[in-house]
Amino acid sequence: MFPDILEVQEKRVEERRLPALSNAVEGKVVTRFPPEPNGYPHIGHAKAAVIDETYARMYNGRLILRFDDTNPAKEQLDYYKAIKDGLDWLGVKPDLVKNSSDDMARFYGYAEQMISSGHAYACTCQPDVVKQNRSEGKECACRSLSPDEHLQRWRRMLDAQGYKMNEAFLRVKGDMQSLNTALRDPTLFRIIEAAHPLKDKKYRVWPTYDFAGPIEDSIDGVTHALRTKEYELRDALYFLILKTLGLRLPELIEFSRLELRGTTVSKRKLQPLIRDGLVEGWDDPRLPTLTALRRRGFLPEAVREFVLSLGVSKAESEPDWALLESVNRKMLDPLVRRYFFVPDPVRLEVAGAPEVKAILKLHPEKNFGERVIETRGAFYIPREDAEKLKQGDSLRLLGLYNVEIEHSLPASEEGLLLKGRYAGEDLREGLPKIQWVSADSYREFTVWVTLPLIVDNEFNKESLKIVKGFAEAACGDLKPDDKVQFIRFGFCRIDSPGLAILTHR
RNA sequence: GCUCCGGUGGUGUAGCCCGGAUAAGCAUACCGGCCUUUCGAGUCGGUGAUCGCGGGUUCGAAUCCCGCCCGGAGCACCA
Repeated sequence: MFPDILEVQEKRVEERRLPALSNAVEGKVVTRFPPEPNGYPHIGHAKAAVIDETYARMYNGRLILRFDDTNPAKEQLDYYKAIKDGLDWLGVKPDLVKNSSDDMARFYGYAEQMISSGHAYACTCQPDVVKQNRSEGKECACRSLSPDEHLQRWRRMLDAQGYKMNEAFLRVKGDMQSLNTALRDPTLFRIIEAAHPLKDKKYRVWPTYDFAGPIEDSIDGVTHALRTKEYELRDALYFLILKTLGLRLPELIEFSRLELRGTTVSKRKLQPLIRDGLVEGWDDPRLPTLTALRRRGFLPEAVREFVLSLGVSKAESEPDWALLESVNRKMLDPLVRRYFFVPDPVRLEVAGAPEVKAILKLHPEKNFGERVIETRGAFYIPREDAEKLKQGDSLRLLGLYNVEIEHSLPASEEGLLLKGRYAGEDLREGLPKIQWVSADSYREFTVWVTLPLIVDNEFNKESLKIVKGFAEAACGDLKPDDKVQFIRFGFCRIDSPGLAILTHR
């Protein structure tokens, strides 16, 4: 009884970890995650999606996944799928999936409504003139033409025989003198003739984010629209459009963008790395894409917990991977089996060693069973440890016995062999405890160790370290996607037979 | 340049809206003890922030007001 109550209370704390939403009604909250299908989802998307979902669940509301695909020049079919896959992996389950491009007819209807009521106008000025006028706060001649004239121009925009790209734009009548430059008659629609991945050539006039976003939020019943804070100046525009159209106003909430130290989520910076083959692809474990995080061995639950720990604050920050790693490590620790992996192996021969079957538990606390390794006095141990041992030193082979060093590694030569003598099984304080593989049974294994991708704003050529070594024979049975801890080395995910990726220490 | 938004220990975050409990909680990182399958986890303890700076209001300010400094964003036919 009593423990049950405690448990329930704990869970509640867990779920309510985000600050309360203003004007939120239990059961009525609707949030939305609106990615543009123009790239692979990364940890920044995860932050937004998880916050959106968490709020929806906190209030027993609904989450909408909306593809903001109103720029056919940028969207690609593959990315719709990549984003869905990323969310699946994260465990974000939208209650509704839709595309902005499905609502083109409504956008056109609202456009005409704004033109007719004199709140929008079709501008045929040259783009550089528009830019100039904006910076000087000047209105152009188009602005004062009659709504009828603008309706005609609008039709010529829609007509394939009419205006061409860049010849006309539908702009909102905002305030050309406003100190908030987002209000200086921004573009609502422009002509883009590229084929759309879902709609092909059906439309040639496409709404901008500024127009489509608020309308979609409003007509979809979104009560709380969250976005990153670079949109903050556009809040006024968002509400202006909805008020002009007489549509319901959602609450708008902004939070800071996620920037992880030592990497970048910028497509502009990532694309060249992939194009030039500096990284393996979008799932290269050095990248912050979701597919890369998965491949590196992060658990989706850890990613979720990590991004939630950052909260919805607008403060700029640059969290360290160590924060994510710590969460992941805690989750992985009770789940994964322990094995011995010897990086950069050096042979150790032990004189007078008995033949011993080492029985090693697969987990120090959990009942995961054990593996048995037959030993006959010949081992491999990590070079790094071997180099620290001097003649007369002792070490303990983990789970086996003690060894006294008789001949240490030659300092200058290759130093391939270390010789020692059996020194009993008793536990002695202060001995270095070292993992090993038997010289009679081991598998060659490679481990990829990732280091910061970006250093001083440039690609770090040393960002991937390839460590070769020997793993104990049992590791030959590991399957791709298995996660293990190589003792004294770190947590790893098996990528393919004989290849592991270090998730973190 | 103009406008807006930020600024709490190395890092992340809570507290700030509705000023008061020991002048700051938690996590991470770091250091040390315990634990002998670990340089992990767990556990115990420790170092570390005069809350960007300077004024003001107040009996009392991280919290309110003013000025300044620093950082970020916007000034797109991209979201």
